[in-house]
Amino acid sequence: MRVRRQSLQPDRPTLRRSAPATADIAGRYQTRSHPMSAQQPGAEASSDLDDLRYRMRHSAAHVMAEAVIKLFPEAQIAIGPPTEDGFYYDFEVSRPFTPDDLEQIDSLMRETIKADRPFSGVTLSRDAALERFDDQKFKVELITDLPEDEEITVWSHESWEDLCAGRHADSTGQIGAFKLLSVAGAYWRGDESREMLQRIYGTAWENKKELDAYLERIEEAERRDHRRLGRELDLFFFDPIAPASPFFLPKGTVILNELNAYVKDLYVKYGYQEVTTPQIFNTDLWKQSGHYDNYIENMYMMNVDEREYGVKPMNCPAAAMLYAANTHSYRELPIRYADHGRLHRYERSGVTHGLMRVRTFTQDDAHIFATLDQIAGEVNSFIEMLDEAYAVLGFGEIRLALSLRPEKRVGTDEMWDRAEAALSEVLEASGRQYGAEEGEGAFYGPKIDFFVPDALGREWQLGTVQLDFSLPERFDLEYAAEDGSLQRPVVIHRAMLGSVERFLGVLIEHTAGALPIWLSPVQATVIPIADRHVPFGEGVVEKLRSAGVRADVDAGNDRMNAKIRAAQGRKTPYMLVVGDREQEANQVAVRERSGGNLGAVDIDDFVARVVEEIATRA
RNA sequence: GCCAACGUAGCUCAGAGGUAGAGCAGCUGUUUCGUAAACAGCAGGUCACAGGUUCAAUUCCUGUCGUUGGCUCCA
Repeated sequence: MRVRRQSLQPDRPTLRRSAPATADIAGRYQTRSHPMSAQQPGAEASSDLDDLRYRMRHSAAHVMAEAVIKLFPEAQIAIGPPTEDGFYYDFEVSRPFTPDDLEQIDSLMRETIKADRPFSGVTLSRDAALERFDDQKFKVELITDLPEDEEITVWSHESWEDLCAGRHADSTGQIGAFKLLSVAGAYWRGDESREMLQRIYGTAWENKKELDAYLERIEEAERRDHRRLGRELDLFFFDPIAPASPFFLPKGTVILNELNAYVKDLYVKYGYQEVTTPQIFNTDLWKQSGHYDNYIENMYMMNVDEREYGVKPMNCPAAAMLYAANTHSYRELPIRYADHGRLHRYERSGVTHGLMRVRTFTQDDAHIFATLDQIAGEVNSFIEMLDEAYAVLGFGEIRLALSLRPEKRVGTDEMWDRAEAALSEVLEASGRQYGAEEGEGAFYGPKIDFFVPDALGREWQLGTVQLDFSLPERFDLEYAAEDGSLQRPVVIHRAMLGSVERFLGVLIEHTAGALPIWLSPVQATVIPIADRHVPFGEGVVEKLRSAGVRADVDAGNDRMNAKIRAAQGRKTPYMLVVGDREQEANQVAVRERSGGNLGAVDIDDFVARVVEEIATRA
């Protein structure tokens, strides 16, 4: 499956996409370990199979390019690597591909595969290669950019040859079952300022059974799409009147509130103080923070009484102001200010996506003001808290990335050395896997991001912890050190859920909407068998509500079977059937969302059981 | 922002140059039922918005807005 990585900085959601398995022109197979990606079962992911899939997908890309050139002789071909679940190839063509084109390309490919042409590779000199591809400008550019000593190879399957460092199938017949999936625009070399190419995505598997299984996984993922479930479960919706801004219905709001309440419980345990800050600030603040210069395009600005204001896109400057409102001693540090303020960012059209990337959202955001020596302890404590919460929420597939200093940055090298060392020491000590990514840090400091995949395997950044040297400078933050000197604290931005909206989106896709009971908008629904049982059912609801359980009664005149079906559709954890027998014995017949029938239980026993489950966030 | 597709009832969709249809949901009535869909009826739409072509546009064209899939971006 295609994998995207989306990062959410404490002040902003970010998305980076990279093909998980890509081959550059030299054919180097670059992959990253994705222990979490929702892929095929691990059992069949033997390295031999991976190798076969890599080679046949890479070969399928070549075969596809050949077909495209047959249909579009003038096409300029770019690159066509295998991906984690298939392949793509980029072309520059006179007009975009249509579904009809794809069908023709598909049948030409099948002919080539049937012909079972063997693959072979040859090494060429630079000049020979340039001559061979002199009518293909992208290939010429690739060859020209190759290092002098790079070996240049051409791979062919008789009827077609392509600049490529290879690893191909033995012959085209080895390409198993494939399917062309979609056409999409993509920039040449991923550069917004270069040509917009037409990319055809395909998937390929060793046999039809695997292909069908893959397509079935995609369909299943679509059934778990949080946008669809959000509608079906009456959690939230979107309206063009407020683009990319969710309206949360009562049920969705219950979930958000429960998530926030949980985070705030953890704040007590981990020593945070919650603060509340304004929504709109005079632009002087954004000029001081640097956001005015760098991010005004993404801010909502307004003029009132001839003064300019900006709606906050992040909480950091307000946190800095809170800190600066008093003098501080080293004895007070670290200070941890949590701020779940509402943020607004004008995201460019085309980048928004359901709850995952929106224009208004909240973060479980906090800023820690600390000494350099306290960094490791604070980061450690944060990761501990995150682990605790993600375990409760059932997120097992987390990828950690340590993002190191970018070229454009603030702060001295010595500070970066210390900060990066602090983060990697924490990670090493934790013994967990992580990838170090050069140049991916924020301009103000290095960070650790926590990625979790959605139903389609697209990764989204949820948690993050970032060190910041810039903010304390810009706001002239200080503390009195032990020796009486004034020192600069470091700021640690951290968000555990990240954007609460995005977190909910990922959570819905992980659970297919069947949220744990403590997060369920309705925790138990009473199903009277006949009208005469409704009053008794209402009494049951009253008892549950008195105990703090969100319960309702389905008093409609549907049959019991239909009510159960409806409640299953709403993913209600418990269905309590009440009829003559239950009323007689003051019991409820308990049915679980999973289908289990627990039989008749005394009402008080059931209440106690549910209250316990909710309290322990089981 | 870029490439492309799409926008018809609350939801999922069908439809055609002559002012619209289904299923589900909703409402009403009948039924009062034992663990995943009782039956019948009713109601519900300026066919996203704005221009244009045409005797006639929801249908064709253009633009705008929105959404979807990618690309790029993401303090």
